[in-house]
Amino acid sequence: MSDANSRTATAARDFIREIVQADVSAGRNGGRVVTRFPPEPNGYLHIGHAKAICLDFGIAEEFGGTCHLRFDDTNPVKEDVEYVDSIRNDVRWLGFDWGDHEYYASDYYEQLYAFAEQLIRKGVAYVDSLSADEIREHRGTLTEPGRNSPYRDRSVDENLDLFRRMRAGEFPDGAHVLRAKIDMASPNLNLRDPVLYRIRHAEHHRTGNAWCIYPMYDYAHPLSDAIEGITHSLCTLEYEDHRPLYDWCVSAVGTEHTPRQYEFARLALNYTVMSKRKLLQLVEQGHVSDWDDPRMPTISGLRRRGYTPEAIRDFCARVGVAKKENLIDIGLLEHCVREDLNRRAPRAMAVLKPLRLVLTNYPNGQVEEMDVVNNPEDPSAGTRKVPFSREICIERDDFMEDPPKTFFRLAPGREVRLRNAYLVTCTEVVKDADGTIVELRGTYDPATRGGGAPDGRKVKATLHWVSAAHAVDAEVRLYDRLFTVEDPDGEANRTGRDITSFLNPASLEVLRGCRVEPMLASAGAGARFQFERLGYFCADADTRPGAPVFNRTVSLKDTWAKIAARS
RNA sequence: UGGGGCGUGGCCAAGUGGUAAGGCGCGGGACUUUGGAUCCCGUAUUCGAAGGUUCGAAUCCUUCCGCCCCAACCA
Repeated sequence: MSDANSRTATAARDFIREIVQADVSAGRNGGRVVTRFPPEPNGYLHIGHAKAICLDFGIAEEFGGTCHLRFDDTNPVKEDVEYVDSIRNDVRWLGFDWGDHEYYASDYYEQLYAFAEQLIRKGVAYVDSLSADEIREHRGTLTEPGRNSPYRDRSVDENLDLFRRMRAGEFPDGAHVLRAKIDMASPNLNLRDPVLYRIRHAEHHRTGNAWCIYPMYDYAHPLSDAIEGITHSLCTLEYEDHRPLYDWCVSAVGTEHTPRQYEFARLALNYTVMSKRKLLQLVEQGHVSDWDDPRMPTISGLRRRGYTPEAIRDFCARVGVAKKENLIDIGLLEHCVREDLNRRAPRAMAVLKPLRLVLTNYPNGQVEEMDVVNNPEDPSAGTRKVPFSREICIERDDFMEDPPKTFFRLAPGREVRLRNAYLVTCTEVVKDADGTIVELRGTYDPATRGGGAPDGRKVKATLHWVSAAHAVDAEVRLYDRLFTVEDPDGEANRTGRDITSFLNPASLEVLRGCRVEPMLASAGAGARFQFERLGYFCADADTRPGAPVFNRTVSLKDTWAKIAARS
């Protein structure tokens, strides 16, 4: 972990930490703490995964243990190396280091297979030849017990023979499965002879065509944990019902290590969809540019949007870890981003919708280099020079010809401050034939260089600006929430309704012809700035020569909007 | 309806028998060359509900109510 990327989030006390603490204190597992983050490489990581990552790695770090990165690649038809690469990249970017502990469930296929033969010999696993439909039918319902398969009592020899032939590729997909022999009448459906192995003649992204039978999650996961010596296997609430099966597998095989599973509530955010299936749909149907589209809730999307790993970690620490289903307000995430960026992002001046202001009493051809503080929140960030001249650009929205009482910015006859420059007064409004304002004329007070008034007079507003002749052209992309504003309850995330019906048509606004201060022309991809009152922006990776592109990360807390809404 | 979980302010979340932490949000004030930031102050007589035990309960007992998950050869 690099210094700049070190953990800032303070781990909150939570029930998981209490459990681990108790285990360590009691000397269980020889005092070791080993966790794992086990994604299936079937999509990109999103903000919901960040919570699990912070917890898994955080627990290990806090107790001096290790956290493994294990790819749960047991279903070849859904997985791809593109996903494993992105996952490794995203976990690293978030600031976590798994060292040499990168594993794959597929690394254990041979051992898992041997364990399965062992279970068959023990008489607690059997080859079933029922079809998928028949198995479902035999499983019973929530209130009715299931029925035993007619193949349940095959001999050990027959089971062994069949299972070996399954591996050898003698049967087509679906012909047989290996099942655990537990209890078809169990009130817990997961224990009604769960499937352990199925036949899948599919190429695996790592093992190629070496296998045509693949273990199920419920079998592979606990045993992979046991193989790696995981002590605390943390997962989300929906696996609570699987815990008895988890324990059954570990004890049936009789492994050296006996990992334990603990469950916590997954992260849910309003206005945000986390379902990988739905996110994949958005990518495939072209509703977004890719998994890293800045509107996506993926780690890579948030990164491109300008979110920092520190902010995301801080957010994860603040939401806490509990068993209650939650729906976190997206505002908390945005708060964490603002707080972090306010402290670290250098200020810069940019004008999104330029309006020319000519200072008629400013000497023609004169250029001054104004000294500007890079970040008032951080004195060590230093200063820079910003050119000032007779013609400058201000934000169109910062001027109103006929302002309401609550508008403090520029208006005819009114004096405001140009940040770090001068106090200026608007003296004339120039319009075209249609009555559209095309230019403003005004005067500046030479005695106020830097923005301070020697006579102590006050102005009610300070505007950002850019010298018309020196500013560089830029494209600015304003992002809004991808999912509708009518979704405060996270409905889009739960519904079975087509996700595209929740898309916000105004989620992206591209502004061209923006004018930014010269320094920004060379902003490297990923560089973050606060464009003064406009908010936080991130130089995009696809910046074109001559016209840098900036993505708006998040706006500043907009008190002005609140005041305006009230009146 | 069978099983497994969960219910503390608008959103999270501590608390596990001794009289409701904290964060976000919200309201008010101070300060201010970002209507930002920062700094103060305020914001649950009450812990899903009703009974009960106790000197004392969010914490223990009983009943009820509500919400989530489970019937893939997905993870």
